[in-house]
Amino acid sequence: MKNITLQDIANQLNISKATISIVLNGHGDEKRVSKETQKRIIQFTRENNYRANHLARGLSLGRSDMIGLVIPNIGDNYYARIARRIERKARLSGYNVVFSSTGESRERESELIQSMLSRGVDGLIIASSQKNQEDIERLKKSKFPFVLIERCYPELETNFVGEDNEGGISKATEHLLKMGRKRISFVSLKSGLEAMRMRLVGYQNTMMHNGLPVEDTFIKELDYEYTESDMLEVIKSMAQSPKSIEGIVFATHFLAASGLRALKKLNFRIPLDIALVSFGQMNAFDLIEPPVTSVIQPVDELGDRAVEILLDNMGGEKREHKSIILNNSLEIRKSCGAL
Amino acid sequence: MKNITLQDIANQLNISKATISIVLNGHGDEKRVSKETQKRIIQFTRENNYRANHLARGLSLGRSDMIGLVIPNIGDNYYARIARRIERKARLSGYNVVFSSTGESRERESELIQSMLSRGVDGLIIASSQKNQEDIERLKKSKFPFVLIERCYPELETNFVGEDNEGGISKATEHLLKMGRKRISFVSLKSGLEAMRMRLVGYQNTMMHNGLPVEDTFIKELDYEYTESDMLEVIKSMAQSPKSIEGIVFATHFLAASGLRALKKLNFRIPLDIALVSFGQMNAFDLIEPPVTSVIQPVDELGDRAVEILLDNMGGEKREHKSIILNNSLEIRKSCGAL
DNA sequence: TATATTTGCCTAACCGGTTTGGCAAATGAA
DNA sequence: TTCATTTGCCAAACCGGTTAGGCAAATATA
Repeated sequence: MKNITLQDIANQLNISKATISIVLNGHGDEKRVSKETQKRIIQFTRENNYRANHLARGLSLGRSDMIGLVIPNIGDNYYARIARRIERKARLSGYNVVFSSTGESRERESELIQSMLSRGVDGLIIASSQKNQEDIERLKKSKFPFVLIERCYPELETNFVGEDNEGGISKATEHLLKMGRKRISFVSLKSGLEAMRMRLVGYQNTMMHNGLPVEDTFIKELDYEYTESDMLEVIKSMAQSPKSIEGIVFATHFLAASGLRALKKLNFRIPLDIALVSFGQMNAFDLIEPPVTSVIQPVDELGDRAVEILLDNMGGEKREHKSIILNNSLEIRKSCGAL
Repeated sequence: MKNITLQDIANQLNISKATISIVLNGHGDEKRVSKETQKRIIQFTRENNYRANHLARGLSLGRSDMIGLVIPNIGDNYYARIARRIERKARLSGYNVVFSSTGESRERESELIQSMLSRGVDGLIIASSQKNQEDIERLKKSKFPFVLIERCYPELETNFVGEDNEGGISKATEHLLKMGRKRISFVSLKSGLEAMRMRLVGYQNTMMHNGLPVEDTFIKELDYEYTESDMLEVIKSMAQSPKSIEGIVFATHFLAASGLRALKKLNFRIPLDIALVSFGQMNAFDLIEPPVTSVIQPVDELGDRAVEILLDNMGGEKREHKSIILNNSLEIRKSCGAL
């Protein structure tokens, strides 16, 4: 591949490396390089398709123009969409994005963050496993620019862009109530994630504010690696209890999807027997019969804001932490009853 | 952040940079550094959590341990899943992945490839827009290691991992035929993509081999930025023609999804009035009523093989080009008729 | 004409690693 | 005791950029 280097140009043009570097970085005028010399340099680099070696540049400048993205799983549509936005916005400011999936593992997350740092990324955007307070704290102490997304450490004051988990679930639950359901259950994940906790809180508060009992048997938290049959059991147990449920709020789109599979397998009629809402959506939720009401997550804005805050932090010296909670909206469809 | 450097260690330990570098790279024995010195170095780096600066390392070594991934859109579930695999496999060999989305634009693709090269990536995996033969050819000439995925340039002999587009569509079409449908249409994208061409060929050949006429009016190619109403028109025109269709093969999962929307809006009964198959799947295709029969694309294997070939190329000197066509399978569901 | 200022560019150090060649001390052989 | 080897480590160049400081020639000022 052997790319052309500054030295090559210097030799060809009989101009020093320094001058060329100065001109190419646009400091030609301020450093008083004659117009003519500038022209010669520019032209030569154009003709020979010169592209600076980013490694050398980065080493010298102490920055890499790269942003690191650490997420649980790029294969998950939710993170993929965020990643797309982040990449897009970052590119517009001249940054490339390196990404890594942690698979929710603390060790890997820690390792990946270290690896990114030694790579010299200029900033990090992290959807943490939330089991890694240590590293995040270290980042914070070292004043390294980073933004947490989706997953935050409540005890740590950091930059953060998340969404209104409590409010979203509230909207969902309220809607079920409005449609006449009272015995509503909440199916979530046993994850230790703050987002999940807030969703649970949202459910509980909404029920209480509406004067409805929050029964323990109506709150189900599945294991992270739950199987379809686990879900089947959960649905069965709630639907066949003496006071059977009339509605379910699913805390994630994956849960909603497997919940639907279970409900269909058990021959429940939706929404007649059981109505349901999903927090988060899937591409084909509108095609399911009945179409699934879901909380629409503000992925695009989330990605955009994360990059904005990060760039801001990477640039200036101001060190207040920005925490942004984005609104989500409810896309109402028939899975909760007639419209 | 100010990371600790080799020089820092050298100062602390009163050992030269060179020796430390040698030890840390595991050449201590062969370069006859005493066990004791080695131990001192190792211990110090452990205690002080030393991490080599990848930029410096890369500059010196002429490699970056990074792989560039250039795809149309990381937000698309298909590419996201491939990316996940690629990242996973690359990580296991010590590589990180930088990605960029081209949005199918030739200019951006070209720009991104250049940017990756100047970043010093050691290899590239590209799902090309197929409008950029020039750059790919240049890569090839310069013997830079790269692998094309999904999208290939038929005129260029390069490393390539794709799937059996023709065979996949054949399986899909055959299945519709087996279910008793004869008047089958093919809905695809006007894209100029080789994959799309092969899918069309697969459809045409299957029809011909079964002694069925391939009518022009049954082949529809929508614009890349088609709207729901475009799709509505397409379906309407085919279903209301004097010889109305009995089945549709959709060339992509997105087409299938919007096709379904149109079919539902027009009150067609699936599969009674019209049966359908999708090339490629969506997460919730099994939840739709009726569940959608689809060609399952070998994304995991595709990602794995691409990385394998790339690593192979980056390592050795052998320069034969590997072209792999992966098999896909048909997931049969009710959208084609009773099982 | 002598001195001050400006113009235009270059030299050299630096970023933080890797690697080649070699030197001094320790050990072995004669 | 003398010379040859081996052992253990280091100095310095290099990768390809950036940048502070400086120098000579050209021009301006007195």
